[in-house]
Amino acid sequence: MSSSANPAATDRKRGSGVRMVYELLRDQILDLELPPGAIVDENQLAERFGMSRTPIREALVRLAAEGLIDTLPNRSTMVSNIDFPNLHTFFDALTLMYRVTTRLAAEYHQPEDLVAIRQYQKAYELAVKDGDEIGLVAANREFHYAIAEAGRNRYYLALFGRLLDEGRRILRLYYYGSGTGDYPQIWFDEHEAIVAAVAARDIEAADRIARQHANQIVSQIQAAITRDRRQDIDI
Amino acid sequence: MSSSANPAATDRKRGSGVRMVYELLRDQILDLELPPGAIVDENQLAERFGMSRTPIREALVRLAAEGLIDTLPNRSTMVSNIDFPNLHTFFDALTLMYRVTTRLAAEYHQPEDLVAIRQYQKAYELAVKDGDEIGLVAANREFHYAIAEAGRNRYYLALFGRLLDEGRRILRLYYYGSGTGDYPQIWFDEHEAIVAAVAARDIEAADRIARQHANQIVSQIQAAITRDRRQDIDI
DNA sequence: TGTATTTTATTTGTCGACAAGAAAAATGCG
DNA sequence: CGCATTTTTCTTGTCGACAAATAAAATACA
Repeated sequence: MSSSANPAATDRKRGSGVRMVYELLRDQILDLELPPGAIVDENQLAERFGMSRTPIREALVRLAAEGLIDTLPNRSTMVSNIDFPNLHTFFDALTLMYRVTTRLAAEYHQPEDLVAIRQYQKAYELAVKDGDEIGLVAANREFHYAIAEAGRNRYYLALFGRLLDEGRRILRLYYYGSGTGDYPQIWFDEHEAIVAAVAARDIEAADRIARQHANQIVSQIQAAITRDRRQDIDI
Repeated sequence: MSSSANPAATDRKRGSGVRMVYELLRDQILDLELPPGAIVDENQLAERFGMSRTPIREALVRLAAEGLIDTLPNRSTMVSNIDFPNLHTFFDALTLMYRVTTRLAAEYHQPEDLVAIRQYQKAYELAVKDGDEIGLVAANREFHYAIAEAGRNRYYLALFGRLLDEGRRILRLYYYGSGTGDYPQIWFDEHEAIVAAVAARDIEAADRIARQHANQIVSQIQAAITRDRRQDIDI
């Protein structure tokens, strides 16, 4: 029965419905539970969450504004595709934001920022030890986002957040189960170097390490992509 | 009568209501017709446009996603304030995007891009001659946005668009009627140099001129701000 | 008169229903 | 059997109404 698969139909606070739907759909999209091209049906969601279509629609508008879904006028709305032909533009922007936010963090960070940053670095370390790839990606994201927050530039923060989200999709598509090797450990060491440079307020060192770290990540992803593509062709 | 002040209540196409409201509100906010802090009333808008609150609400969600309005839960929604204490973060991001997009334009532009860019530069020239400050700002925006489009990086384009919008508000707040001098002409000349560098695919020259142009604009705005602030203090 | 408390009023958030638009299915025709 | 046309079906976009939440007003009380 659908009633057993309908745990969210209980009474909820007044304004929380939209955020609930928004966050769940967002996570499902970024984790590729809803893959690119998947149809997002309003009625279905409304029934699933036990609410009217109005709050569903509002959540969808927010997702569309962030580019996570595309809505065809008068027709279905679907999860947006990953723009493979222009993936290099993603790498370009990601690298620049890594560098800029780390620079600014070295310049403007406050003591409490370092606490948060080290906390996420600790979470990353634990994920590496446990071989928890999902937690690893999440902690990596939070680590860099915390650094960007320490840089205190909301414009960079907004773009960087979008880039990290998109990166989460790409990573989930190409990275898992493709022989990660010991790169997580390399990334951990680079993270340590970043924290040290930020804490020492050494802007140039922060920039240099951030750039190196970005190159490391990008080339990792690119290697995974070519590996995957070659498998496609060989068949 | 309100009926005479209700010209939009005619029959319109099905999906166009939201975009209409969105674009009008957006323009009104960026032109400071709706100043920061102004209350945006759903019922009022619904009556004014002769439509239900539902499409109004959808437009407001989009505007909120772009940071142009802030919605207090269960309470009014208002035009977002300009973050003066952190204006330097705006200048920082604007300068970086000027540089990056111009660099990429020099690298990746196609012939048709140059046509569009020169067209907006022509519009800018006409606005300077006519002393049309509003058209001048608009043409300046379109000019740089066209350059960014030629750079073909949608992530930079999105951030740059937001920055140019915010800049439009700031310019309108401080710039007009404060003794513009002959800076429009200086900017025109710099634009010419940018076009030349882009057309010649000289990346380093494009970067250098874009940076210089950004510094020019930023210092102009800062000068206008301090001028304005001093007047405030003198009273 | 000043303050705490109740009442009213206004605005938002949500709902169910209906109409418009477009794809899919069914029908007609060569 | 293949193609054009009509009908059906399904999804979206919009509407008017109602309930929850909050601010403002009115009232009670010291």
